[in-house]
Amino acid sequence: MPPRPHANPLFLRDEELRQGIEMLFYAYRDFTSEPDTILAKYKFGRAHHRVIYFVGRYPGMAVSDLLNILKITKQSLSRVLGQLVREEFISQRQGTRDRRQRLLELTEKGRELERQLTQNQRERIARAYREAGADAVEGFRKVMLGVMSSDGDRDRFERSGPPRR
Amino acid sequence: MPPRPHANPLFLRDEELRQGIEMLFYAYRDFTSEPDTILAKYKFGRAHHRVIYFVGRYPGMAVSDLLNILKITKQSLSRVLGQLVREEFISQRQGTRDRRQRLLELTEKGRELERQLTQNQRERIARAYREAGADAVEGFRKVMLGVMSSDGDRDRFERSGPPRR
DNA sequence: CATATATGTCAACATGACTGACATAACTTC
DNA sequence: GAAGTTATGTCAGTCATGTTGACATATATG
Repeated sequence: MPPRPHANPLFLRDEELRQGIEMLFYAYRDFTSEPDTILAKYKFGRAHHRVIYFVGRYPGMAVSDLLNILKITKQSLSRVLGQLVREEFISQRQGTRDRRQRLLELTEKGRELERQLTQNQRERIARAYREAGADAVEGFRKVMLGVMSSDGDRDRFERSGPPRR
Repeated sequence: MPPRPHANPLFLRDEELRQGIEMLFYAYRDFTSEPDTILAKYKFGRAHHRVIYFVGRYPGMAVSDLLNILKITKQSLSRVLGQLVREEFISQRQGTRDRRQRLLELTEKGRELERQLTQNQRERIARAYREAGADAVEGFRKVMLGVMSSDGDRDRFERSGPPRR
């Protein structure tokens, strides 16, 4: 069912932008689908995945760091994080610099689940990168950075990486 | 809070793939945030947006077409679609080829809301495309197509577009 | 005629967001 | 050292959006 033709001279631009919108939808839908299935076996949802992922990514991060990344309320986070701590996927220790902080880490059990969930998404990205090629990956990165709202998030992706020729 | 260093020789590849995962998360989070705020004024959610968007994109589509795109159950769709029809954002008419079908279209009210919601996302994409440049956009498209699971979805994005030089 | 398809409906449930209010401990500032 | 701010947690209620399962109707197709 292709989109209907259109006489408007702005059509090409509008069509291109709509395709961008839709690509984000389809890609994200498929990107989350298989991890969701794995999570269901543990009676967890996508929110648990995000917490596990970022705690694995930044071991020793504080609760407030996680809130800044996820941009949800602490009450929302509290439910999933509480479950993950009680079921021993995540451990907490008091901060030394600031003893109010609870620093988060994956337990061995948590690392195991993280690997299982993330492997799936890593493979999907790896396949897409491989098929698209290195230049395409660079373009993908540029566009994705542009879609984000904040410089703070963009800064997470600074390229220390290969020198540009 | 940069990721901790790592001695594993696969680090660069793993780091690159993880950045891909995270870019999808941050971009999607920000991509949906402003439309969500607009929708809240109508007491609608993201699911309503998706329905309005795709009905606007493919006027006269059947319910089953929408289910194939959204990949949710008909019961889930029924709730939001029912609201949108009752509140006259979407109209239904019987199919002629197959009279069991209910063909969906936006009403004027629906088109108005669709414009409001989509304009926001179009502008975000337009800005990202403009800043990244044409080659980057082509790379972005390639990678996004690769992330999708099905050829059926990839086919929605066939380039009839500008002849390659 | 028999079967499959397109659609809808009712009910129950889980997840993950939200707001608002309140509490405690620890850090920072005057 | 008192006052204010920050980091975190908790209780309670609400809403949106997904799920499964069962059943119903009209229409199309073999």
